[in-house]
Amino acid sequence: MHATDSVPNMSLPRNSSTGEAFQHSSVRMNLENSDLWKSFHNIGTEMIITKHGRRMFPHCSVSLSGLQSFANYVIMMDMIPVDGYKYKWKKEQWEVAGKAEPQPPCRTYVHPDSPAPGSHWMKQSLSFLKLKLTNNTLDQHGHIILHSMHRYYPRFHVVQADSLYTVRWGPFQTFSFPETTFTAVTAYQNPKITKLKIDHNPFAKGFREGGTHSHKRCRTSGSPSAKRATKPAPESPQSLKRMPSHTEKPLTSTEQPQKGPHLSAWPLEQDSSDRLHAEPLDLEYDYSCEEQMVPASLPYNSYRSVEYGRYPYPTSEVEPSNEQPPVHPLSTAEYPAPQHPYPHPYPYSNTVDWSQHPLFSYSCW
DNA sequence: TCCTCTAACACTTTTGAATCGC
DNA sequence: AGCGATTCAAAAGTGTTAGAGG
Repeated sequence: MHATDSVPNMSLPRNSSTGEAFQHSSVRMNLENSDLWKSFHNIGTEMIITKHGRRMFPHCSVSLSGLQSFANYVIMMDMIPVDGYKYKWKKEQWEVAGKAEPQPPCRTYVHPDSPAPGSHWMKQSLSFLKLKLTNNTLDQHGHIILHSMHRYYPRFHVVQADSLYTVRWGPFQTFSFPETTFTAVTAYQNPKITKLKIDHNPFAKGFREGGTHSHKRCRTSGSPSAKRATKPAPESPQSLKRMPSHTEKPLTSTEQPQKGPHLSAWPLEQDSSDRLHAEPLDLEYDYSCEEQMVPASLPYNSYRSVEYGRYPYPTSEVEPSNEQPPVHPLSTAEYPAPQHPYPHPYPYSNTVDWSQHPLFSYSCW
């Protein structure tokens, strides 16, 4: 499995009264299963969110290097909206459906091993397998709350702190990976995503081999769902529409959306991590049809992350219009967001910075 | 009518306690 | 008694899909 390096910003760290910030400039984070992420990213990753919480697939797994062996660190992860839009799946592609809903309560997932010394974090990769996503804004289980049909990317924080209580004052560094951008959904929209998940996710083995068991499933007449099942599922138009199929007509370049932001395919050409990791993906499927939908390569700039508080997003200025690209949640007046022809799924680089400023003044634990 | 969300389903994998053998 | 390997049931997690609701 190849890893995607998240290279720290080479700009000098801010002055630190302790001087510690300078010692962290060599910290690096790698995305462990980046090939798998890219496979999904090529199609347009979708993550199921449910009321009771659903794990991510692919899940986030990263490795760290450059930490101080004996210093304690807390590793955290949160989800950041990619843009100020809500989306809908229409005619086999994503389209803008309007402005984003007001942000749900922002939560941060703390890696269960935290706090732990740098040697521990560097010994093996960190898995965020157990993190769950929910659309329940009243969730009491600590799951990360997202809006369905909105787009997010995970962000990782490495904070030097001896306990969870001192995290807010510890120097921190933030990383993100462009290929981990996803659309939160309550039911899969793109059948290609479904197929890819079934082929890679062991829990979905029951749905493998070209068709689902639900086709063969014989619901008992006494079961609640059997009472609901008044129509034969396999032949229904909806089931045909949703069913992954090898014979599905591939999208052509003429089927590309012609207006506004579209997300049917997120090209690797836009991915800065490819510059670090450029070998071709060993994919089981041919997604060349999606690559035809790729817009021109876009610049990929680095930005400094600023964590002083909840970023002003979404704002009233963010309109679902091509004329006003979304503002990067981490952007500042000093480092404004880039101007892109599309609301780019990842209009910034893996953002890193060390700061002496309090972290996550808005987070809930 | 369209779109989104929910709950129940069948199935697989994971987890952890109990048991066994050395 | 202690340790590691094995077994097995329960729990957890998966995508599917009909129906509800806006």
